[in-house]
Amino acid sequence: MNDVLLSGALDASEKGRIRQDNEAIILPAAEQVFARYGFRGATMQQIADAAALPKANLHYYFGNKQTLYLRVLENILHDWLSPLEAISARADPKTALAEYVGRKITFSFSRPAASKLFANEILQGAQVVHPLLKRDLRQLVAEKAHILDGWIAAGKLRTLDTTHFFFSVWSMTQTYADFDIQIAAVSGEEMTSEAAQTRATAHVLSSVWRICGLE
Amino acid sequence: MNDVLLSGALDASEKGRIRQDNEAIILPAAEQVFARYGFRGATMQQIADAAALPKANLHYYFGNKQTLYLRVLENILHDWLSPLEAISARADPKTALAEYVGRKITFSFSRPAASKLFANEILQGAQVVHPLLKRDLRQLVAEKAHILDGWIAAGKLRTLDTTHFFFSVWSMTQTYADFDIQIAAVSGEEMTSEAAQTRATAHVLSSVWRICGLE
DNA sequence: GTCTATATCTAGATAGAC
DNA sequence: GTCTATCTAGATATAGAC
Repeated sequence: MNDVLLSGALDASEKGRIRQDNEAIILPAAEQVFARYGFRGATMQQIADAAALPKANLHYYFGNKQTLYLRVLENILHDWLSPLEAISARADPKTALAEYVGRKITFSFSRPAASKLFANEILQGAQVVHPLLKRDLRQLVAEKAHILDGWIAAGKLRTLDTTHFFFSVWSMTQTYADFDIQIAAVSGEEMTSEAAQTRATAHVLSSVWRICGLE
Repeated sequence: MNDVLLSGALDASEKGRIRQDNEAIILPAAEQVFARYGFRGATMQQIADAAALPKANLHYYFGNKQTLYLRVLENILHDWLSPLEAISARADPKTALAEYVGRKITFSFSRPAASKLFANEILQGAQVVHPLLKRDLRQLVAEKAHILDGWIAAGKLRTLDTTHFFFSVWSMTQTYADFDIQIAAVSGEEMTSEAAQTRATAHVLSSVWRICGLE
C-alpha cells in the first residue's frame, strides 16, 4: 500500500518542495492576470486557468485573493526599486545615469507585466503600497536627489529639479511597458525586437543626458 | 388631474431636458469610478452611488455597462488629442512646444480622472480604443513627427527620434495625473496648489526644450 | 496535497408598480 | 421618467472525498 498516495501524507521536505514548485507556477500566472485587470478586475478563475490548476488550489496555497496579490506585489517591488542603486555619490554622473536608465528600461522590456501591475496598483489608489511609497521610497528618492544636487553644485550637471527629474525618468522608461500597446499601434512595430529596444533605449538615454546637460 | 405625474408622459423637449440633465450627472460619476477601477473592476452600483441615483436609472439611460463606458471614453478622447493642434509647420518651434506641453500638463492637472481612465484603458489591453490608436492616432503622430523632422532638417532642433519624442512627452506630462498618488507621497506635497503645478510645468517644459536643444 | 461539488455573496440587467 | 424587487450569472471561498 502506498500511504503517501492514499493519505496525502508527505514528509516535511517533500511538502516544502511541492509547495515551492506550485507557488512558482501560480505567482507568475497571477502577475499576468493582475497586471491586465487590476486587483478587482482579476478573477481567481482566470489565474487558475493561466496556471493550469484548479481554482481551489490557489486558495489552498495562498488562502485568499488579497494575500496572493500581496505576494505578487512583494516580488515586484524589489526589482522596481533596485535600479536606483546605480546612483551613488562616488560614481561618474554620465555613467551612473546610463546604468540607471538602462536598468529601468530593461525592466520594462523584460517584465512588462510586473510594471503594469505596479502601474495598476498606483493608478487604482495605491491601497497596498502607499505606506511604502510615503516612507521608504520618499526617503530613497530624497537621498538620490541629494546626490544629484551635489553634482549640480559641483558643476557636473546643469541646474534642474532633481525630485521631478525622477518622476520624468520613471515615466519615460515605464511607458514602454505600461503603454506598450499604444506604442506598438502608433509606431507600427512591436517593441519586442532587439533593434527596436535598442532604439528606444538610445532615445531615452540621450533625452536624459540632454536634460542633465551631459550631451 | 396631473397626467404628467401619473403616467410619466412628458413632451419631447422636456424628456430631452431631463435626459440631458441626468446624463450630465451620471457621466462624470462614471468617469471617476472607471478611472479608479478600470472597466471590469468598476461596478454599476458604485457609479450609481457616486451619481446619487438608483442603479436601474443607469440602465435606463445607457442600456448597459459597456455603452456607458464607451460614452465616457468618447468624451475623453477629444480632449486627450487636441493639444497636438499646437504643433503646426508654420509655428515657432519653441513656442509650439511650450503650448503643447502646457496643454498636456494642464489636462493632467484639471482632469486627472480622465487621464487615469485613458491609462487604464491602454494598460488593460486597449480593447475599445485600439482601432482608433492604430489608425487615427498613428496617422496624426506621423504628421506631427514629420513637422518636427522638418524643423530638425532646418537646423531649428537638435537631432532626435521624433516619434519616440511623443512617447516621452505623453509620459512625462500624464504621469502627474496617472501617478499623482506616488508623486504626492514622494514629493511630500499634493500637486493641487498653483505653485506646485507651476513648478512641475516648468520642469517638464525645460526638459522638453533641452531634449530638443532649445535651451 | 488534489480537486469536485457547493455554499454564499455580489455583479449586471430587467420587470413592473408608481 | 423613477425605483423597488428580483432574475441569473459569475465571483470568492470552503467542504470533504480521494
